[in-house]
Amino acid sequence: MRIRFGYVAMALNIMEGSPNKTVTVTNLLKIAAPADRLNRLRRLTRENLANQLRVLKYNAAHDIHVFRFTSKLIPLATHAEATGWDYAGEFAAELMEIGDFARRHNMRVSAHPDHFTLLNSPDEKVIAASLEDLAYHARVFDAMGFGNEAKLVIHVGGAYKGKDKAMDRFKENYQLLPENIKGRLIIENDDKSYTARDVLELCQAITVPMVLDVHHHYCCNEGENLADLWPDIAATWQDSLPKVHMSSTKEGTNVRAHADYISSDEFIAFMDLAKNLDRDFDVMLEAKQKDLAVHKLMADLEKAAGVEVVDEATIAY
DNA sequence: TCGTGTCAAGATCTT
DNA sequence: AAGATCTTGACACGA
Repeated sequence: MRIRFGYVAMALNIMEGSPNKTVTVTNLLKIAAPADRLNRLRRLTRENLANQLRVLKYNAAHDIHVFRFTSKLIPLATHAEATGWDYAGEFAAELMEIGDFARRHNMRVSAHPDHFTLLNSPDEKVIAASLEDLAYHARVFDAMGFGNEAKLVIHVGGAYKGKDKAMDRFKENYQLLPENIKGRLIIENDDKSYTARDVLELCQAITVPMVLDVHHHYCCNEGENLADLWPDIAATWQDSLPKVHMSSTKEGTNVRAHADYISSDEFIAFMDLAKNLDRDFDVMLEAKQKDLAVHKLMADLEKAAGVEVVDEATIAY
Protein backbone atom coordinates (compact mmCIF):
# COMPACT_ATOMS: atom_id res chain seq x y z
CA MET A 1 0.00 0.00 0.00
CA ARG A 2 1.12 3.51 -0.72
CA ILE A 3 0.18 6.05 1.94
CA ARG A 4 0.58 9.84 1.85
CA PHE A 5 0.47 12.12 4.89
CA GLY A 6 -0.79 15.64 5.31
CA TYR A 7 -1.70 18.08 8.03
CA VAL A 8 -4.18 20.79 8.94
CA ALA A 9 -4.26 24.53 8.30
CA MET A 10 -0.95 25.97 9.48
CA ALA A 11 2.78 25.26 9.37
CA LEU A 12 4.76 25.57 12.58
CA ASN A 13 8.14 24.99 11.01
CA ILE A 14 8.24 28.25 9.07
CA MET A 15 7.87 31.93 9.88
CA GLU A 16 4.55 33.54 8.93
CA GLY A 17 2.99 30.11 8.52
CA SER A 18 -0.48 30.95 9.84
CA PRO A 19 -3.38 31.68 7.46
CA ASN A 20 -5.64 31.90 10.54
CA LYS A 21 -5.34 35.50 11.55
CA THR A 22 -8.60 37.10 12.58
CA VAL A 23 -10.22 39.76 14.74
CA THR A 24 -12.87 39.39 17.39
CA VAL A 25 -16.28 40.83 16.61
CA THR A 26 -16.21 42.87 19.80
CA ASN A 27 -13.04 44.54 18.72
CA LEU A 28 -14.10 44.97 15.11
CA LEU A 29 -17.19 46.83 16.26
CA LYS A 30 -15.02 49.31 18.15
CA ILE A 31 -14.02 50.67 14.76
CA ALA A 32 -16.57 53.41 14.12
CA ALA A 33 -16.96 53.46 10.34
CA PRO A 34 -18.24 50.29 8.62
CA ALA A 35 -15.88 50.94 5.71
CA ASP A 36 -12.91 50.90 8.10
CA ARG A 37 -14.15 47.66 9.63
CA LEU A 38 -14.15 46.09 6.19
CA ASN A 39 -10.65 47.39 5.60
CA ARG A 40 -9.52 45.63 8.75
CA LEU A 41 -10.93 42.38 7.37
CA ARG A 42 -9.26 43.06 4.03
CA ARG A 43 -5.84 43.52 5.62
CA LEU A 44 -6.21 40.28 7.55
CA THR A 45 -7.36 38.45 4.43
CA ARG A 46 -4.39 39.72 2.43
CA GLU A 47 -2.03 38.49 5.13
CA ASN A 48 -3.78 35.13 5.44
CA LEU A 49 -3.67 34.50 1.70
CA ALA A 50 0.01 35.42 1.52
CA ASN A 51 0.76 33.06 4.40
CA GLN A 52 -1.36 30.35 2.80
CA LEU A 53 0.67 30.45 -0.40
CA ARG A 54 3.86 30.34 1.66
CA VAL A 55 2.58 27.25 3.47
CA LEU A 56 1.81 25.50 0.17
CA LYS A 57 5.31 26.28 -1.10
CA TYR A 58 6.75 24.79 2.06
CA ASN A 59 4.54 21.72 1.58
CA ALA A 60 5.72 21.32 -2.00
CA ALA A 61 9.34 21.55 -0.89
CA HIS A 62 8.73 18.70 1.55
CA ASP A 63 6.63 16.41 -0.68
CA ILE A 64 3.48 17.06 1.36
CA HIS A 65 0.56 16.52 -1.00
CA VAL A 66 -2.34 16.37 1.41
CA PHE A 67 -3.52 19.56 3.06
CA ARG A 68 -6.60 20.95 4.76
CA PHE A 69 -7.33 24.64 4.44
CA THR A 70 -8.34 26.57 7.51
CA SER A 71 -11.93 27.76 7.62
CA LYS A 72 -10.67 31.16 8.77
CA LEU A 73 -8.91 32.15 5.55
CA ILE A 74 -11.41 34.99 5.11
CA PRO A 75 -11.93 36.28 8.68
CA LEU A 76 -15.55 36.59 9.82
CA ALA A 77 -16.70 35.86 6.26
CA THR A 78 -20.11 34.67 7.41
CA HIS A 79 -20.60 37.33 10.04
CA ALA A 80 -23.12 40.14 9.50
CA GLU A 81 -20.31 42.68 9.26
CA ALA A 82 -19.07 41.02 6.05
CA THR A 83 -22.49 40.72 4.39
CA GLY A 84 -22.29 41.83 0.79
CA TRP A 85 -18.50 41.92 0.79
CA ASP A 86 -17.20 40.44 -2.47
CA TYR A 87 -14.03 38.91 -1.03
CA ALA A 88 -13.89 36.30 -3.77
CA GLY A 89 -13.89 39.03 -6.42
CA GLU A 90 -11.46 41.32 -4.61
CA PHE A 91 -8.98 38.54 -3.97
CA ALA A 92 -9.64 36.60 -7.15
CA ALA A 93 -6.00 36.73 -8.25
CA GLU A 94 -4.58 35.64 -4.88
CA LEU A 95 -7.13 32.84 -4.49
CA MET A 96 -6.50 31.55 -8.00
CA GLU A 97 -2.74 31.68 -7.47
CA ILE A 98 -3.18 29.43 -4.43
CA GLY A 99 -5.37 27.04 -6.43
CA ASP A 100 -2.97 27.02 -9.38
CA PHE A 101 -0.03 26.29 -7.13
CA ALA A 102 -1.85 23.39 -5.46
CA ARG A 103 -2.86 21.92 -8.82
CA ARG A 104 0.61 22.33 -10.30
CA HIS A 105 2.02 20.34 -7.39
CA ASN A 106 -0.69 17.67 -7.41
CA MET A 107 -1.96 18.53 -3.97
CA ARG A 108 -5.11 17.05 -2.54
CA VAL A 109 -6.88 19.80 -0.63
CA SER A 110 -9.96 19.92 1.57
CA ALA A 111 -11.64 21.96 4.27
CA HIS A 112 -13.50 21.04 7.42
CA PRO A 113 -16.33 23.42 8.35
CA ASP A 114 -16.39 23.38 12.14
CA HIS A 115 -18.83 21.56 14.37
CA PHE A 116 -21.31 24.43 14.39
CA THR A 117 -22.14 23.61 10.80
CA LEU A 118 -24.95 21.09 11.05
CA LEU A 119 -27.16 19.70 8.32
CA ASN A 120 -29.36 17.70 10.68
CA SER A 121 -30.50 20.31 13.17
CA PRO A 122 -34.25 20.62 13.78
CA ASP A 123 -33.75 24.39 14.04
CA GLU A 124 -34.27 26.25 10.74
CA LYS A 125 -31.97 29.07 11.82
CA VAL A 126 -29.15 26.61 12.46
CA ILE A 127 -29.69 25.08 9.03
CA ALA A 128 -29.65 28.53 7.42
CA ALA A 129 -26.40 29.47 9.16
CA SER A 130 -24.90 26.14 8.17
CA LEU A 131 -25.84 26.62 4.53
CA GLU A 132 -24.23 30.02 4.64
CA ASP A 133 -21.03 28.58 6.07
CA LEU A 134 -20.94 25.80 3.48
CA ALA A 135 -21.58 28.37 0.75
CA TYR A 136 -18.61 30.38 2.02
CA HIS A 137 -16.32 27.35 1.82
CA ALA A 138 -17.61 26.47 -1.66
CA ARG A 139 -17.17 30.06 -2.81
CA VAL A 140 -13.52 30.06 -1.73
CA PHE A 141 -12.89 26.74 -3.48
CA ASP A 142 -14.67 27.97 -6.60
CA ALA A 143 -12.47 31.09 -6.57
CA MET A 144 -9.39 28.88 -6.24
CA GLY A 145 -10.53 27.05 -9.35
CA PHE A 146 -11.21 23.75 -7.62
CA GLY A 147 -14.04 21.44 -8.62
CA ASN A 148 -15.68 18.69 -6.61
CA GLU A 149 -12.32 17.01 -6.00
CA ALA A 150 -11.75 19.57 -3.23
CA LYS A 151 -13.88 18.12 -0.48
CA LEU A 152 -15.74 19.62 2.46
CA VAL A 153 -15.71 17.30 5.47
CA ILE A 154 -18.50 17.58 8.01
CA HIS A 155 -19.96 15.46 10.78
CA VAL A 156 -23.50 14.16 10.90
CA GLY A 157 -24.34 16.57 13.73
CA GLY A 158 -26.28 16.35 16.97
CA ALA A 159 -28.15 13.27 18.15
CA TYR A 160 -31.22 15.20 19.33
CA LYS A 161 -32.35 12.18 21.36
CA GLY A 162 -33.00 10.15 18.23
CA LYS A 163 -30.19 9.36 15.81
CA ASP A 164 -32.42 7.70 13.20
CA LYS A 165 -34.65 10.73 12.82
CA ALA A 166 -31.61 13.02 12.89
CA MET A 167 -29.95 11.03 10.12
CA ASP A 168 -33.14 11.22 8.06
CA ARG A 169 -33.05 14.99 8.42
CA PHE A 170 -29.46 14.94 7.21
CA LYS A 171 -30.46 12.99 4.12
CA GLU A 172 -33.35 15.32 3.33
CA ASN A 173 -31.27 18.47 3.72
CA TYR A 174 -28.40 16.96 1.77
CA GLN A 175 -30.63 16.51 -1.27
CA LEU A 176 -31.54 20.21 -1.17
CA LEU A 177 -27.94 21.45 -1.31
CA PRO A 178 -26.68 23.40 -4.33
CA GLU A 179 -24.42 21.37 -6.60
CA ASN A 180 -21.17 23.15 -5.70
CA ILE A 181 -21.68 22.06 -2.08
CA LYS A 182 -23.41 18.73 -2.60
CA GLY A 183 -20.69 17.45 -4.90
CA ARG A 184 -18.00 18.31 -2.40
CA LEU A 185 -19.53 17.05 0.81
CA ILE A 186 -18.06 14.04 2.59
CA ILE A 187 -18.91 12.78 6.08
CA GLU A 188 -16.75 11.77 9.02
CA ASN A 189 -17.58 9.63 12.05
CA ASP A 190 -17.43 11.63 15.29
CA ASP A 191 -16.19 10.94 18.81
CA LYS A 192 -19.49 11.21 20.66
CA SER A 193 -22.62 10.26 18.72
CA TYR A 194 -22.28 8.82 15.23
CA THR A 195 -20.13 5.70 14.99
CA ALA A 196 -18.18 4.60 11.94
CA ARG A 197 -20.98 2.13 11.20
CA ASP A 198 -23.66 4.84 11.47
CA VAL A 199 -21.75 7.09 9.07
CA LEU A 200 -20.98 4.23 6.70
CA GLU A 201 -24.67 3.43 6.39
CA LEU A 202 -25.50 7.07 5.83
CA CYS A 203 -22.78 7.43 3.20
CA GLN A 204 -23.94 4.31 1.41
CA ALA A 205 -27.54 5.54 1.45
CA ILE A 206 -26.73 8.88 -0.22
CA THR A 207 -23.64 7.76 -2.19
CA VAL A 208 -21.09 10.01 -0.50
CA PRO A 209 -17.47 9.19 0.42
CA MET A 210 -16.79 8.53 4.08
CA VAL A 211 -13.79 9.83 5.98
CA LEU A 212 -12.79 7.37 8.65
CA ASP A 213 -11.41 9.03 11.76
CA VAL A 214 -9.49 6.25 13.46
CA HIS A 215 -9.23 8.05 16.81
CA HIS A 216 -12.95 8.88 16.83
CA HIS A 217 -13.72 5.24 16.17
CA TYR A 218 -11.87 4.24 19.31
CA CYS A 219 -13.71 6.96 21.28
CA CYS A 220 -17.14 6.06 19.93
CA ASN A 221 -18.09 2.57 18.74
CA GLU A 222 -20.40 -0.31 19.52
CA GLY A 223 -17.75 -2.99 19.45
CA GLU A 224 -17.33 -3.07 15.68
CA ASN A 225 -14.08 -4.37 14.28
CA LEU A 226 -12.42 -1.74 12.12
CA ALA A 227 -10.88 -4.40 9.90
CA ASP A 228 -14.42 -5.50 9.00
CA LEU A 229 -15.59 -1.96 8.25
CA TRP A 230 -12.58 -0.73 6.30
CA PRO A 231 -13.32 -2.41 2.92
CA ASP A 232 -16.82 -0.93 2.86
CA ILE A 233 -15.58 2.48 3.97
CA ALA A 234 -12.93 2.47 1.26
CA ALA A 235 -15.57 1.41 -1.27
CA THR A 236 -17.53 4.64 -0.66
CA TRP A 237 -14.64 6.42 -2.43
CA GLN A 238 -15.23 4.43 -5.62
CA ASP A 239 -12.29 5.18 -7.94
CA SER A 240 -10.73 7.94 -5.86
CA LEU A 241 -8.23 7.64 -3.04
CA PRO A 242 -9.80 7.08 0.41
CA LYS A 243 -8.84 9.48 3.17
CA VAL A 244 -8.39 8.72 6.85
CA HIS A 245 -8.02 11.05 9.81
CA MET A 246 -5.48 10.04 12.42
CA SER A 247 -4.72 11.44 15.84
CA SER A 248 -3.47 10.21 19.19
CA THR A 249 -4.89 10.81 22.65
CA LYS A 250 -3.25 13.46 24.72
CA GLU A 251 -2.01 11.79 27.91
CA GLY A 252 -3.61 12.88 31.16
CA THR A 253 -6.74 14.48 29.68
CA ASN A 254 -9.97 13.12 28.28
CA VAL A 255 -9.52 10.51 25.55
CA ARG A 256 -10.87 12.85 22.91
CA ALA A 257 -8.14 15.48 23.24
CA HIS A 258 -5.48 15.49 20.52
CA ALA A 259 -1.83 14.91 21.36
CA ASP A 260 1.11 16.86 19.97
CA TYR A 261 2.25 13.99 17.78
CA ILE A 262 0.99 10.73 16.28
CA SER A 263 1.91 7.38 17.77
CA SER A 264 3.66 5.35 15.07
CA ASP A 265 2.57 2.14 16.84
CA GLU A 266 -1.08 3.16 16.57
CA PHE A 267 -0.64 4.01 12.94
CA ILE A 268 1.09 0.72 12.18
CA ALA A 269 -1.80 -1.06 13.92
CA PHE A 270 -4.18 0.63 11.51
CA MET A 271 -2.04 -0.23 8.51
CA ASP A 272 -2.03 -3.85 9.63
CA LEU A 273 -5.79 -4.05 9.66
CA ALA A 274 -6.00 -2.23 6.32
CA LYS A 275 -3.37 -4.42 4.72
CA ASN A 276 -5.73 -7.18 3.60
CA LEU A 277 -7.57 -4.79 1.31
CA ASP A 278 -4.21 -3.50 0.04
CA ARG A 279 -5.67 -0.22 -1.15
CA ASP A 280 -3.70 3.06 -1.23
CA PHE A 281 -5.00 5.89 0.92
CA ASP A 282 -4.21 9.36 2.24
CA VAL A 283 -3.96 10.30 5.89
CA MET A 284 -4.76 13.63 7.46
CA LEU A 285 -2.80 13.95 10.69
CA GLU A 286 -4.70 15.87 13.33
CA ALA A 287 -1.92 16.64 15.77
CA LYS A 288 -1.24 19.80 17.73
CA GLN A 289 2.23 20.01 16.24
CA LYS A 290 0.82 20.06 12.69
CA ASP A 291 3.56 19.73 10.04
CA LEU A 292 6.11 18.82 12.70
CA ALA A 293 3.98 15.75 13.45
CA VAL A 294 4.24 14.70 9.79
CA HIS A 295 8.02 14.92 9.93
CA LYS A 296 8.17 13.06 13.25
CA LEU A 297 5.83 10.27 12.17
CA MET A 298 7.87 9.78 9.01
CA ALA A 299 11.07 9.59 11.07
CA ASP A 300 9.49 7.06 13.44
CA LEU A 301 8.02 4.95 10.65
CA GLU A 302 11.33 4.89 8.85
CA LYS A 303 12.68 2.70 11.66
CA ALA A 304 9.71 0.31 11.61
CA ALA A 305 9.79 -3.10 9.96
CA GLY A 306 8.02 -3.34 6.62
CA VAL A 307 7.92 0.41 6.00
CA GLU A 308 9.53 1.75 2.87
CA VAL A 309 10.04 5.51 2.70
CA VAL A 310 9.07 6.87 -0.71
CA ASP A 311 9.60 10.57 -0.06
CA GLU A 312 9.33 13.02 2.84
CA ALA A 313 5.60 12.42 3.31
CA THR A 314 4.86 9.11 1.59
CA ILE A 315 5.48 5.51 2.60
CA ALA A 316 4.87 2.08 1.18
CA TYR A 317 3.90 -0.76 3.52
C1' DT B 1 6.60 41.02 26.72
C1' DC B 2 4.13 37.71 29.24
C1' DG B 3 0.13 35.38 31.08
C1' DT B 4 -4.69 34.77 30.86
C1' DG B 5 -9.53 35.45 29.92
C1' DT B 6 -12.28 35.67 25.84
C1' DC B 7 -14.15 34.46 21.46
C1' DA B 8 -18.41 33.57 16.10
C1' DA B 9 -20.66 29.15 15.98
C1' DG B 10 -24.51 24.87 18.68
C1' DA B 11 -25.26 20.64 21.33
C1' DT B 12 -25.25 18.65 25.57
C1' DC B 13 -24.42 18.14 30.29
C1' DT B 14 -25.03 20.21 34.92
C1' DT B 15 -27.29 22.97 38.21
C1' DA C 1 -34.65 27.64 32.39
C1' DA C 2 -30.22 29.24 32.75
C1' DG C 3 -25.38 28.46 32.88
C1' DA C 4 -21.14 25.74 32.17
C1' DT C 5 -18.51 22.92 29.15
C1' DC C 6 -16.63 21.24 24.97
C1' DT C 7 -12.90 22.80 21.16
C1' DT C 8 -9.40 25.77 18.51
C1' DG C 9 -5.75 29.20 17.62
C1' DA C 10 -5.47 33.70 18.15
C1' DC C 11 -6.92 37.98 19.83
C1' DA C 12 -7.02 41.60 23.43
C1' DC C 13 -6.03 43.34 27.51
C1' DG C 14 -3.78 44.25 31.85
C1' DA C 15 0.22 43.47 34.68
